[in-house]
Amino acid sequence: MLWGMIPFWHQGDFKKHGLSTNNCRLEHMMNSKLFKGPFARGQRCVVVCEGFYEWQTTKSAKPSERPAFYIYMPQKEGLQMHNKSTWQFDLEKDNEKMEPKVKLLKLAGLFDVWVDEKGDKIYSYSIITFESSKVMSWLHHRMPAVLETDEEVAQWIDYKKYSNEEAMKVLKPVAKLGWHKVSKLVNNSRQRSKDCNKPFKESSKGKITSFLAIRKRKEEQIKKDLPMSDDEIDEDFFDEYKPKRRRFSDSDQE
DNA sequence: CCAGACGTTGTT
DNA sequence: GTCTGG
DNA sequence: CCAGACGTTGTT
DNA sequence: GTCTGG
Repeated sequence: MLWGMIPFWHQGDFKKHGLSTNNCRLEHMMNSKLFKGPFARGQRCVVVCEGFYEWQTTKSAKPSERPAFYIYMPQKEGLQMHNKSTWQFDLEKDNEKMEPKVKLLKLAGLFDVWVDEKGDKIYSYSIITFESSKVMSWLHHRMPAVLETDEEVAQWIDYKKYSNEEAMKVLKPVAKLGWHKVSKLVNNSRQRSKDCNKPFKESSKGKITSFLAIRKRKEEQIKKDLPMSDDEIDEDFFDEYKPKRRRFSDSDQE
């Protein structure tokens, strides 16, 4: 499904729709021309994800200088969201269920189905947001609706069993979240590096300053599939990983 | 009635 | 400065 | 939100 | 599709 709900009545290329419908303000949902229909029809969905990024809005900082954070569900001691090798199955306890130890975020959303000229269905969704509780207000004034229990998930997604009114009751601020600061690597939305969610520390203490030394270390760690430690992450290093400039339109290619 | 919007993030 | 793509 | 584009002449 | 502004 695409992030950014495309209403079924949308005219023209769905790709031109943009991300303006990526979120649905809960305060507006019931009287919104865009969202009231999908909600009334029970088009509720759950967006399962490892985490999301948010920039801290500080009045002094320029937009590009705003600190970026990775946000996720609180995890057990020792489990690192940025290091999948710590997500292993607990074979003794969960052998039958085969559930990973990692807790994923489950965000409440609304979806719609758009049909193109060929009759192909395009599914897309919006994530519901509301004013931040103190869990997130230190970082940002809006936060997504997080579903915490299986019961809440069922109540949101099972539109046959639960009324719209009952579903609304699960939309409340999450009790607790996990988070850590990340580098500016994530500022470019075209970036696809797995390093986007690695912890970042600004302390220059023990920082490796030579780019070649950092790259060598990095290559070794990739080979061994080891995580980067905080002190080894350097913003200058990440500059090298920035994506290439895009081409213009196809007609400009020789 | 018809035309045009339908939304959010953010900012001051 | 302002708009688009992600 | 942030990053990056923002354009025309002409040619094959 | 449905609502608002003119």
